[in-house]
Amino acid sequence: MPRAGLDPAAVTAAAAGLADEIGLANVTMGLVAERLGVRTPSLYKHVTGQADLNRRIAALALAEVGDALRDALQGRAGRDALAAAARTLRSYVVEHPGRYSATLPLNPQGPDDPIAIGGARVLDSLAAVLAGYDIDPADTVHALRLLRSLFHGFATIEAAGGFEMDTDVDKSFEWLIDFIDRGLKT
Amino acid sequence: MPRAGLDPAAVTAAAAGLADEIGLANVTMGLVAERLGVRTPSLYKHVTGQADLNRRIAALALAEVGDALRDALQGRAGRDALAAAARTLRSYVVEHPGRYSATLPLNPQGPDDPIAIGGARVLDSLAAVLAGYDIDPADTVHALRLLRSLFHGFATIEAAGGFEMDTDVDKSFEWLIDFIDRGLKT
DNA sequence: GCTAAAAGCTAATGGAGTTAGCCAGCCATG
DNA sequence: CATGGCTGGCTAACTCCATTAGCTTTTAGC
Repeated sequence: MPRAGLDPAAVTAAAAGLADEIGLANVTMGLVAERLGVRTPSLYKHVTGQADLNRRIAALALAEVGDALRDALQGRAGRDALAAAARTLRSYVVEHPGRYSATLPLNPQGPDDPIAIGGARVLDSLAAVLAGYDIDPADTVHALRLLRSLFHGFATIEAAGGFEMDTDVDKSFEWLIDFIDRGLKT
Repeated sequence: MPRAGLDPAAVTAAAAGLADEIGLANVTMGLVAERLGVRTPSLYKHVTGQADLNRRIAALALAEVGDALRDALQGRAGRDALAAAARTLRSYVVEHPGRYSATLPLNPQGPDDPIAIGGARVLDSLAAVLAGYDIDPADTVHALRLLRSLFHGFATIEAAGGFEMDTDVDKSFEWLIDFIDRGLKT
């Protein structure tokens, strides 16, 4: 019998994929193991347990979001950057709802925790968006929290299927970007 | 032996209280039963299972939020109403993070589902807030989604301890209300 | 090839949700 | 006041899942 050749990253990736498909809450160690062609206890050679696995999924999601944001913001500023960041975040959450939901608990265990690092990278990108506007430095943190709250809330509700279908969600989203853009300009 | 005299509402209330104290994810049927002075299987005479219990908690939370909003908005309009609604929602979530988090899955099973009714009442209150502004009717739904996304996102992140403490969260919150108020006025 | 660490496995434990079936308290009726 | 049924609570039992212990075998480096 050859070995499966797993490592923490492979286990995390499998779990994250599963989470996107069936929801994070339905991800069991058994299903992850099955997907990897391995027996359940073998996972514990790479991950200390389910809590650890969830944290790794969160770190993965934050890193991916951070990368996507960095790419999307290349060479953009002002309204363009705002729109790009918003759309990037939204589509990431819609495509990867399971792994994104792993980021909600949000308890980094120190400055070197991958979760803290990933979160900081995301915030840096949002801060870069704000740099394109003329904002009183004292208000930057507030504006940052505005963007974070709004994007997170919108994406979470949409991923949960929370918007009734009567009116186009895409339209609302674009309207929203415009609303923020106008507000930040004054 | 006298009977405990339980009913679905009592079980739901106990579970909701527990959720606020230890987090929804940590609420087990055993703990709920213990709090009610009853053995675990007895709960199933009042609730069909954990899924049902979670839905009841969600319905309870939405009803409570709806009531709180209705009270808070009495006699207020415009910026006053906006601020009142925002503060009411925020403090509800901070005080009852467990039961509020039960509302996230958001899958009403029909128009007569208590979850749907409670959600509609909350949205009605937010719509009442918007009525105090001069908004193009075609944009009302967008503005509604703005408020919902922003308040939900802010409250969720705050309840999860997601804002770093350097800058005062209360200040950010008031700034946010102001930002929305100004934007809705134009 | 040889050895030791690492990776996988089987077996076993314990906790949580749930179901089945028993029994007693409560309520309405006679 | 007796009684018969319903209902709510209990014990026992089952399943599924996370986790641990301890064994075995691959594999990397000498």
